Amino acid sequence: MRKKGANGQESRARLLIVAANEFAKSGYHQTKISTIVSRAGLTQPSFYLYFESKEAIFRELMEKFRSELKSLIEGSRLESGIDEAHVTGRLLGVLTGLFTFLGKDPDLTQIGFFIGDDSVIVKAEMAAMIEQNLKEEQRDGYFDRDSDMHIVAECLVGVIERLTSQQLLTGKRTPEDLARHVVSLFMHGISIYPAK
Amino acid sequence: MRKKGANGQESRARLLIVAANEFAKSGYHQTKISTIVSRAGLTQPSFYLYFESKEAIFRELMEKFRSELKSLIEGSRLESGIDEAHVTGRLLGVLTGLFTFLGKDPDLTQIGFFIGDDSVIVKAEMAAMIEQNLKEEQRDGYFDRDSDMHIVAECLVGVIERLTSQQLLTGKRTPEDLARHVVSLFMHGISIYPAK
Amino acid sequence: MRKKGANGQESRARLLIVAANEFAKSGYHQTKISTIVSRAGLTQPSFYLYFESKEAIFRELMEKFRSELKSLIEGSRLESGIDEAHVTGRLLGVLTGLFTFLGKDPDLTQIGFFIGDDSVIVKAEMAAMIEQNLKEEQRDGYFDRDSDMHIVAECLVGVIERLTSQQLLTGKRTPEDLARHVVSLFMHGISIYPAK
Amino acid sequence: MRKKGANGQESRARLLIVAANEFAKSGYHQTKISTIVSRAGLTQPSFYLYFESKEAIFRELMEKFRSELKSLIEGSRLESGIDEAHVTGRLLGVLTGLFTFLGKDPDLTQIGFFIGDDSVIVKAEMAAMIEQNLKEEQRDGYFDRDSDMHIVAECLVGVIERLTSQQLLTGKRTPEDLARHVVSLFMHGISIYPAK
DNA sequence: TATGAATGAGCCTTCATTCAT
DNA sequence: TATGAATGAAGGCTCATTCAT
Repeated sequence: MRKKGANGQESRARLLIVAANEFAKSGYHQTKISTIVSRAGLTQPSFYLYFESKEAIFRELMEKFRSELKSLIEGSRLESGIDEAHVTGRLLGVLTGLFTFLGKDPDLTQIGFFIGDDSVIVKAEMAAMIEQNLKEEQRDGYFDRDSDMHIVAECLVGVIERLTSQQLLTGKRTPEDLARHVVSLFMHGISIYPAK
Repeated sequence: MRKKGANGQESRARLLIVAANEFAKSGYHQTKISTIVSRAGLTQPSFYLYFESKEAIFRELMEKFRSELKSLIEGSRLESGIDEAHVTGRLLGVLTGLFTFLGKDPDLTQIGFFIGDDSVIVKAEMAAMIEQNLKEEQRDGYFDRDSDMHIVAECLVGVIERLTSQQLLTGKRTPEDLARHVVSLFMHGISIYPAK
Repeated sequence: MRKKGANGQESRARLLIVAANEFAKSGYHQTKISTIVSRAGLTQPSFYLYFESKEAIFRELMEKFRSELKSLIEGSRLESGIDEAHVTGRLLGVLTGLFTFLGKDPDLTQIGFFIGDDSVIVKAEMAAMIEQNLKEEQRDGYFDRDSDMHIVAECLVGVIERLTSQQLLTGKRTPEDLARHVVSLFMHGISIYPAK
Repeated sequence: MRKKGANGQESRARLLIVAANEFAKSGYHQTKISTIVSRAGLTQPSFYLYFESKEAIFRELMEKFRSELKSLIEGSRLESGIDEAHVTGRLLGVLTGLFTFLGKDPDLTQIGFFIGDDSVIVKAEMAAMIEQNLKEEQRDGYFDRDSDMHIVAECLVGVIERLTSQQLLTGKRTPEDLARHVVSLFMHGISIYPAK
């Protein structure tokens, strides 16, 4: 009979899962290797069988998040829209996809989007990409010429951040729900009066 | 005999300033008492003359932020508006005041709004208050009945968070500027087409 | 089914060679079993198939050196000389043989003569034997009666040590060359004036 | 009443002494900080009050040895001799001084001359210096033109090494005694017959 | 008011060695 | 004959905190 987990890749996977959970819960420095291995049913030296260091396993998790996010984004590179409905629909699709991704693995999201040092880079890149897209569509006449798209993009990232941590990761709302509200807010605002 | 320039309250104040800066820069756990006292020109035992522990000085800074924020909010409790311009103006005023406050002492803002464990409570309270106000005005007919003010409030907090850290604390935008953009975005969105 | 090229004695031999090289290069404590087995193309448990412990393999190498050295010495036990040329020639022969032996397997020499704890015993024995021989020949009238053969023997060992590590093992000089210089130095010194 | 050793410099000095003794006895890697501090009547963290790391305290001891040795050598730079007695006397003086220095602080000698990685450099420098001096005097006609002074210098270093560790540090012989024997051996050898 | 000196508790990492297959 | 997986035991270093002056 095999000792439980006497399979290398299984142990490694278990360590990754537990580590992600601990990092997500307590942050990088507060997370102790001893806790990780103990929860994974191993002893400390075993950890170093699979990872070079505490930093290395954290980096691996961070990289996983970044590469998955990159895949998602590259997969959603669509052609420019041609009418308002299209533009709205596209934004809705992108946001739904993003929220779905962010909600899929809460621990990894917590790490990649909030805890890791690189999370600020991740979000900066996201903001830059959004800004660029918004500007194109603004140039094409779909958006208000007076809006400062740099700020709008930053706002959108802030909204995504907050809704992710408060609504999505807590299970209060679904990705679709959140996407719909965000699109509605960013397209028309909440005023009942016309702009200007 | 007095040690060189050593007035107790002065030392205490210096410690608070340096500590705020270190906490803001490196976070709670990465900040070392030894660094704080050294930058404040004191030795470690002196620290404990003024503060019970590392946690205590951090809590004091956190409390300072919370109480100042509370003052600000209570001071801006105005009567309900009576027309659209009034509502918009009120929101603009509140946001300008808030950004001004958040930009006044960057280290303290960093701590109270981002680093401290309580920052999530602070922001939750802020969200709750905003939600309540928005709902009142929605009931009074100033805002779109279809908007989910819980989500809108959360979005607003997310936007404030992000703009504070990326635009305000970095000195890229003024409080007034930010407030204007946020109001514009939240009132009318960026679409050129009317809602629905 | 045999593993690729895996004859037991072959593996054992490979381990000995690699171990000798690592011990010689890095010393006992700095040498890691993991390095040895890895360089020998094996895994850690295999090591324990052939050797009881790290200490055991080291001891085996040390013993090999000691026994080979013993053979050499016993083989050179010749009858006492009868004239000066003979005495000189005998010393030359012994030293040449010794340097040849010490230069034959540099890793083993490094271990047995410098690294192992027993190397001090080896050298002490060598010194004692030399002292005894010198004293005999001194009694027979070939050497200066005033020389303290205990010290002379120690000096000779020191010279052998240093020349071995600095000239022989580095390939700068041949055994014959070294032996010749040592004999010359120990027989007549470097002064141009006669003794006394 | 002062706690025993509640004086920083005293504690530091005690650590240095104990450390030197442990390093001399067990070598660098086998020496444990825990042993050092315990023998010095302190706890582990106190060690780091005075030294940056284990390596740092070792380096400090090594440097002490090197700088003292350097002082000794520079102090003994005398003008060239003018006759044989002078040359012999000079060599005798230098060796006596050297052995006296090497016997003064056995632990430090052990470290600087045998244990530290730099000890091989120390001895190489010593050999180079000796070689240079011998060559000068050889050129001036005091020494046999046929002797290879490079080898002679190496031999002298080997002799010093061995006599230091086996006779001097064990207390069996005095510096003067050793110096005399070495001079005698190197000047005239042990043969009763004239050279050639 | 201030500090020189010291420490308890803890964390990351390493290495020789073994178990089960 | 060989190995994938695992561990007991240790060691260096850090940090908030305190004692005695």
